[in-house]
Formats: sequence, C-alpha cells, structure tokens
Amino acid sequence: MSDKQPKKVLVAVAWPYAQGPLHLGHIGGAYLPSDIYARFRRSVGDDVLMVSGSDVHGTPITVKADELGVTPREIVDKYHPEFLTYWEDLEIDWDLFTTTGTDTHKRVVQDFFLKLLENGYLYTETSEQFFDEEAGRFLPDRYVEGTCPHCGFGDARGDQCDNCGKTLDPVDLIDPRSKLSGTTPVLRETEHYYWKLSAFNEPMLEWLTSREGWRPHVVNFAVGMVDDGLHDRAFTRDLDWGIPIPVDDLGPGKSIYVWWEAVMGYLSAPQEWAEIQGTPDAWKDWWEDPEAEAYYFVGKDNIPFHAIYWPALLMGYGGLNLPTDVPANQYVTFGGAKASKSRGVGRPLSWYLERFEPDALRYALAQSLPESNDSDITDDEIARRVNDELVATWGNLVNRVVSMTDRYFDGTVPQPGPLTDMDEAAMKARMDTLGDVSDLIYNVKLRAGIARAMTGAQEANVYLNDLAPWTTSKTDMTRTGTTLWVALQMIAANAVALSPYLPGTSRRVLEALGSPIEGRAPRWEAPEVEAGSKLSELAPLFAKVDLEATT
RNA sequence: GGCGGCGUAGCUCAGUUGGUAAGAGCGCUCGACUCAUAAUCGAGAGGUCGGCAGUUCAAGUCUGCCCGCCGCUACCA
Repeated sequence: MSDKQPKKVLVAVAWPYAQGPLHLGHIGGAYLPSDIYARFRRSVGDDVLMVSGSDVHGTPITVKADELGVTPREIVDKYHPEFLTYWEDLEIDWDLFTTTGTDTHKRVVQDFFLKLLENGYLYTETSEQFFDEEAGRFLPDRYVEGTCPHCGFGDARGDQCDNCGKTLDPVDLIDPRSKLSGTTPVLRETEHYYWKLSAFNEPMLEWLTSREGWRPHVVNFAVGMVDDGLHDRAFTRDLDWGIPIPVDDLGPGKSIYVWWEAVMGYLSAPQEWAEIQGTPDAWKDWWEDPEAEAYYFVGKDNIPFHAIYWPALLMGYGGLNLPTDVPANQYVTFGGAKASKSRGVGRPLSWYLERFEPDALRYALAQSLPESNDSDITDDEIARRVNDELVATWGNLVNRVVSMTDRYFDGTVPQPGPLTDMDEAAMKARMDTLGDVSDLIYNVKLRAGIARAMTGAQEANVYLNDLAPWTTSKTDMTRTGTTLWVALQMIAANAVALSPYLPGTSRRVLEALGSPIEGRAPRWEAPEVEAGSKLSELAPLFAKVDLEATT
C-alpha cells in the first residue's frame, strides 16, 4: 500500500434530480458506496476527487414545476440545499457537490458540443413533433395525453400507456391533447442536432468486452445493448429550460438534451473544483493523465448512460479518460416488494436520522449494499443490524476494553510484558484484517469489506475471552496489562479498518486511543497505542435502538 | 411482446472458469464466562440450492421447458 505511487482517483457519483427528497435507496445505491470507496482511497494516500451535484434540468423537474405552477428554479432551490444537509448528516464527504446550473457547467457543455460538431459526430435533421399553439411550446412525449391505440385507455401518456403498459409514440395517440393547455396539439416541423452514436458500435463493443474486473451484470447489460445496435439519438430539444446550443443555425429555443448534458457534469465539476482551489488546470490530472482512475457509482438503471453513452461521448470528444469501472449497484428494496412509498422508501431520510446515529445507519446500509443482487431491507432489519451486530460486536468490544483499562490501570495504557504466541497471533490478525479489507475495497466489494472488518472485531472478542484479563487481574497484573495492551492495538487497527464505513465513531476511537486523524482520513495502517499514555474519555460508541419506543 | 436478471438454511445474503461431505451474519437450542450496552466465547440443530427434464465421470454452478418475482424497452429517467 504505502510503497505505491499515489494515484489520481476520480470518484464520480450519479447526479440526483433536485426534484424530491432522497430515500435510503439512493444512499445505499450510490452515495454511501462512493463515500466508502473515496475515504478508503484517501487513506491509502491516493489523491481522490469525489464529485457530483444536483441535476437541475431533468424532465421530472419541469414536470413537477408545471404541476405546481412554479418555475423549475424554485423546485431546484428547495431540494438542492436539502441534499446538502443529507451529506452533512451522513458524513458523505464530497470534494464538490455542485449543480448543473453553474456557468462552468454551461461552458464545459457548450465546449463539448462544439468539439463533437468539429469531430463530425453531430448533424442536423428535421422531424415532426407535437406543438401546443396556445402555450407556444413543443411538447415532450409525456406532455401529450390521449386515447391508447392498443387498449382504448383514455388517459394514456405520450410515452407509455399506464393501463396496458405499452410504449407509445405520441403521434399514435387517438385524440391527442396537450397536458399544458388541454388543446389539441398540432404537428410541426422542427430541426434538431442528432448525435452519430451509431458510429461507436464497434469501438464500444471492443472496449466493453475488454473490461476486466467489472461486475458481470454491468458488462452483460451494456454489451447486450450494444449488440442490439446503437442508433443515432437526438442531441437537442425544443426547451428553454436547459443549456442552449452554442450555435444559432437552428434558431432560438434549442437546448442540449438533459441526459447528455448531465453526464458532462463529471467533467465540469472537477473544473469548477479546480477553479475554487485557485488552480484552474488541476482537473486535468484526473482527466488527461492516462494513469488516473475514474470510478462511477450509479444505480443499475443508469448503466446505459455510464457504461455506454458517456464513454461514447468521451470517445467522440477525444483525449479524456474513459471509466476505469462502473460498479453499478442493484436496487435496495423495502419490505420485500419493490421500493414502495408505503413501506419506508417514501420516508424522508430525516425519519431515519432521527432514530439512528449516522454511523449506525451507514453500518446497516453498508451491510446491505445491493452489489450483486437487489437486496431487501426493513426498518426492523436496520435496527437488528445495529443492535445485534454493531453494538454487540464492535461497540461492546471497545467499551469492555476501555472499561477494563480504566478499572485495572486507571485509564493508562499498560506496559506489555513479553508477548506469547497468542499475543503475537492477535497482533498479526489485526494486520490481516487491514490487508483483507483493503483488498476487498480495492475491488469495490464493499459489503464483504465491512463484514471482514467485523470479523476482526470478533477476533478481538475471542482473544479477550481466551486470555480473560478479568481473571488474571486477580493474580498477574503484567499478564493482564499485556492482554489489554494487545487488545488496544487490535481496536485501534480495527477502527482504521472500519473508518471508511464508520468515519465518525472511528475518529472518536482513534482520538481516545491517542492516534487522532490528521487530514480527512486515517492512514491505512495499524496505529500504535503507546504504553503509558492516558486514554481520554470514550463514551459507548452506539446506543441500542428501540423503534417501537420512538415510533 | 422483445431484452436482461432473480428465486440457496427461520430472516438477510455469499457462493471466480461445473469437482473434496453446500457457507456467513443474525435468530434458535445447549454449554462457558461475567470485563462489557442481558453484551462476549464455544458447541449444535436447521437447506429436495423454485420445479421438471437433459449434458457430464461430476451441476447450486451449463442447456431446454415450467412456476413465481423484478428491471429495461431509446427523446422516460
């Protein structure tokens, strides 16, 4: 670890729409895993840049704004600040969490557009779209409603019929009407830029099939999609809310399609970060250095955009790093059924934060990360993880060792005597824990990583039971001191092993044992708890949770 | 409809290229201990690996069909 050259690591995380509160599925699916990974890479000395931000131009935002009769900006201004409080509460440690509404983003996106145009990947084409003459706007698919041509359902949306589930083209609707004004929309010609995505079929397939270490479901899904053939996609929309195209040959009112624009945030956010640092070119270390790595943490619904479209955009731009890995997660489901509002997923994050300590919530989610399959969780399951695993195994371990050190040695780290084989084995076990957890996190097996770290805590419990310092304290204080000294070393190392997952409580443990963290993350090595030093006060790490008492 | 995925102990889940008598955590039973947040440690019970049929010397792990569940299906994110 320590002998490796520090690497530049871009930790890129899905951009949430600033359109509604986040739920545990979002946290477990993307934001927590990225934070765990980023914290770990900081610990081993790499230069991590973790960025994301609120997508302010997403269609759901304009839909919601139209429904409420407010501007999209008002929606964004409500939810973006709310997101920031989540990050603070959960200690999601961004280098920058911005929005797609910044000048930097606009500049980068428009530059990207021009570069694609220059490289021959954009062309114009005319098509017919529904236009609401009363509202004076072209209508996105879901703004058109009418009778479903398949089942006769009267309120089918232009993109899909909610009754029979079929995918529709708004032009096929019988008696179409505008959702904006209720009037009958008319077909009107409109000219747009199209992206020559079809040109990337071959290189994309070649790139995808040569990825090593990617999760099977990610590669399979992406390859399957490319195998079906990539088709050219419209690159612009008839919208005012968005980033206008930087050329005027199509007239006004043309914005870059929000999805293409949003993923470019991975490029613009590091530039904004660099500007804030006062080193405007610093972002290039993460984007242009071939040795730099880039990890994209997203949910599985985002695989096409991060494993295909964004890499294709980058290929079209040229000279920028493609993703090192897209460790997409599956879904966190609640109470068996799919993510449903009635079973907890609709609960605001604050509901959980009122009942669980941040690290306790992080623990339960980390143990349930849907890395290879959808994973199911319930409120009781979260409480069970906290009470029967986290408190019982780790919290109690720390507490019992600190208590004995207080009782038998007045809170001073005892001087160890000669180490026996059992002592040596325990000292080695703590190093193995750090090594194993490190291997697992490097491979983005975060769930296995925290389980392994907990095994380390169990090993310390076994060691204590075998050596029984509460018994030896009656006859042999040297032996007792040695045992507690070893146990303290194990705890300190284990706090480091857990630190990516449980940053707040790990910090408390390390401070109490005399190894305060310098910087944002502890060094990934076993700290030395010095004999003779005085332990500072350390209250129990976690409290047990009783949901019934607080509900 | 098309594409993809899932169904492994009571619960939540692991199980690289098919190969020793199928694993973990929690729960449960019994025992040990009492420093510790009735926590800890040990032992044990518990599974036709959704069903059926194949391929193979050998299948949870490959093929086909069936049952149940889910996601995506391109201007929807």
